[in-house]
Parts: sequence; structure tokens; C-alpha cells
Amino acid sequence: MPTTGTATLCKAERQHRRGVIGQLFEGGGSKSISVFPLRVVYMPVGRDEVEAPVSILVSVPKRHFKRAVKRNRVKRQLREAYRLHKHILLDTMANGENALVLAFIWLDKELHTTEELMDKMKKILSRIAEKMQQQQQQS
RNA sequence: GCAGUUGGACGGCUUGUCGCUGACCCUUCGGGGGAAGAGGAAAGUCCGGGCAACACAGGGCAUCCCACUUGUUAAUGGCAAGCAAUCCGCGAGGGUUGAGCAGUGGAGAAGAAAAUAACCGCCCCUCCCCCCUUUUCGGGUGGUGGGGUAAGGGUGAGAAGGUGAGGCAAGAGCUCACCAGCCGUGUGGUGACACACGGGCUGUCCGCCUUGGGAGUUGUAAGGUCAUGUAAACCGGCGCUAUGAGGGUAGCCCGCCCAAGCCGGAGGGUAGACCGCUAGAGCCACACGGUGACGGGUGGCGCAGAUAAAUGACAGGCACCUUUCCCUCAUACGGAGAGGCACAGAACCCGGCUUAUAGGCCGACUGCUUUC
Repeated sequence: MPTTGTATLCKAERQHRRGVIGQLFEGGGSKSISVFPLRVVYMPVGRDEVEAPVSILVSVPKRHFKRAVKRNRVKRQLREAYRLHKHILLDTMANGENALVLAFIWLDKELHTTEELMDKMKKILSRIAEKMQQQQQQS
């Protein structure tokens, strides 16, 4: 388990495979949770299909922010927030047989403070962790 | 000192914690260390080139782009220095326009009339009526008919070159002077043009058109290597050694070339890695040539390469700007607080253009004011 425990976010943890991403948005196995201004689409996959137990991607639609500078700002904030709080999820997933793919989608047209986004990230990750735990216990 | 014109350069610095990409180095192949890491516009994708793939005997027509001159450059529709007309500004300066004395067409409304001008007006002649004067000659008002006239009228972007004088029945480049335009000659300039002399006598705008110059197409998702999968399979149509199906030759035609397969349907596979990918018309400094754009020369430097897309997040300090308060004669010096700190993110690489931009800095010049 390479990256567990430390607050890093290397390339393996960022999802970039076209096929997996396509499945995530079109396939039936994915579910979503919203905590404004965020929406998370997540999907459990086989552990051997991806490189890391939890991998993410961040999407900020162009229609919300016309300028690339603002889109980059939001992506960086979100990556940072996930990086600092991903242990919430990893603790749950570490021993499971499945891996998880997450997509963070930005919903607002305004920028938010980093402090606020940290808070929202904590909330949303805990909720996903809860659901995954239930699933594991059922199976 | 104030106001302004124009050109140029900058557009933060720094500490700590936690991260991202990563040349290269080490490795017990698990990993560890780690140089370096956004812009003047990286933007819009509006021009031009490099590079790449494909195409390319030749000719005609069509299409598209450019249009004062000379220069500059790899190249341009850029840039520099100029030319002419016109507009704005007291000025330094700034804006707009710019091939064509061939042909052809159009110009609403307004106005009499928009280009072989006569509505009103002005002038002459014939005739008629009336009046005045009267010996007659003559004069006047009005009207019919004929003719001359572009000075005046209002309209318009534009009214038959303009102004003045002469001339005339009234007028007119009819004549003359000056001015604008055009043509010819001469002089100067590489040239656009300028000046001088002479000549004739001259509308404005917009098309088509003509002339000269130029253009192969597609863009790094180009293009290449490897990996994966396989199918030289199946169905239908046309053709099968040519009297040739079909294809290429940028859109069409001629011509030329290739040619044994071609077209359609249904279906299958991959959408991952590497190269391209950053040494380039490169950046900096110094003199030199040139009014300048720029050029060649010498020396130095090694300067982002991501790919669901790195170059950051957070906390503090400094600088800068605005503002409030304290001190003070003071808007000076000093101190305290609050707020602000632009536009904006590389995506093959360059040269331009255009647009966005808080804030201050430097050079040259102009006007006003003060002092000497």
C-alpha cells in the first residue's frame, strides 16, 4: 500500500484512463452524492483494474467559469482539500477487495474560500465512507 | 510646478508548513535524492512563416486575397521612413482615405433640373390691349408667340471649376488676373510626388469591370514506431487483359498519368505507451553601419514541456496604493488602524496584429505658469 497515511496525491491516484472515466459517467454501477457546491460521482471497481485503491478526477465545467485561471483555481483547491482529507476514505478502503473511482464535479458559478471547501470535503468523504462500510458488511 | 503628446521598460520581494511535474544521480529494483518549472499579453485565433503528411507534365476559364511610394524581413494584410487629400488639436501630435484620363450601369427622398440642363428669374424681337406724353419720334404696365441666357433662387454629399474685373441686350473661360484640378514639356527626387512654363476648359458618390501582384490542400488530434485485435472472412453491385470498371490531376474544361480491382452494406478491434517535443528566424551584452524598421560582427548564456493537462494551497512579514486617527503651524517628518494589490494560465514552434490590464518608473517633446 504505497500512499496510505501520507497526505500526497501522486499520478496513480489521479484517474486518467478514458475507459474508466467513460464507465463512470455512462455505466450503471456509479452513484452520486451532492454537497453544494460539489457533486461526487463514485463507482466501485475491481482492485486489479486500477492503479490505486482510490482514484479521483476533478471537473470544472467551462460554462461555469469562462476563464481558465478561475477553473484552475477551483481544481487546485479541490485537489488540496481531497489531499488533506483523503485518509477518511482510505481507512475504510484499505482492507476491502474493491477500489473506488471518484469524480468531483463543480456546480457553482462563484468561487468559494478554501476553508469552506475543506469543510464540505470532509462531510462528503465521510458520507461515502459510511456507505462503503455498509456495503462491505452486507457482502 | 501644473496640464498634455509620444516612445520604452516593469507589473512584485520574502519566510515557514504541506503538496504537483520532473532533466539527472543513486539503488539491495521495494524505492531514495533532486536541477529546473507560465505571460506581456501564455488570450482572441485575425494575418504571415517554419515543420509535417498528401498531392503536383502542361494549358485555358472560373474563384479567393492584396492595392499611394520606397525600403525592411523567412514572410505578411506587419513594421519603418516618406507622398497626396482631408478632418481634429493653440501646440507637441493624432485620426481617416489612397491602382485605373478604357468601357458600362445606378443614384431614393429633396429639388425646376442629377448631365446632349431653362421652373421662377434676367434680356431681345414680333403682335395685341390699355395708359402717359404728344405734331411726330418715344416711354410704361399686362398678355400671346419666337429666341437668347447658367449671374440670382431654394434642394442636395454633389448644381456644370472658385473669387474679382472687363465685356455684353442679358449673360457665359467670352476675355484677363489669382487660385484649385487635368494634360504636355522641362528641372529635382530611386519613387509616390514637388516646382516652373505652356495649353485647353473641368461635377460627386457607388457598383460591375479593367490593370498589376499573389494563392496546392490539410494542420502536431499533422505524422511516425510499438502494443492490443484481426478478416486476404461474409452479403450486394460494377469490372476482369481492356473498345479498360475505377482513380488522380485543388472548382470546371482540354490534355496527361495510374490502373485490376473498385463502390456500398453489415460486422470486428484499439482509443494505451513512446517519438514528434523543444537549440530556436533563441536570449543577453557590447560597439559598428543605417534617419529608421533592420542588418552583419564579437563575446557570453543554456531558458517550462504538462497530457481529465504540473508550475500550487495555507499562514505570516516587507514594499506599493487608498483612507481614518494621533502628533504637528503643516496636506512635512514620525506613529497606529482598516481596506486594496490588475488583466490573466503554456498545449508543435516562431514573427506580427487585435483586445484586456491595479499601480507606479524612465526618455523625448508641447502649452501655460513661477523664479533668475
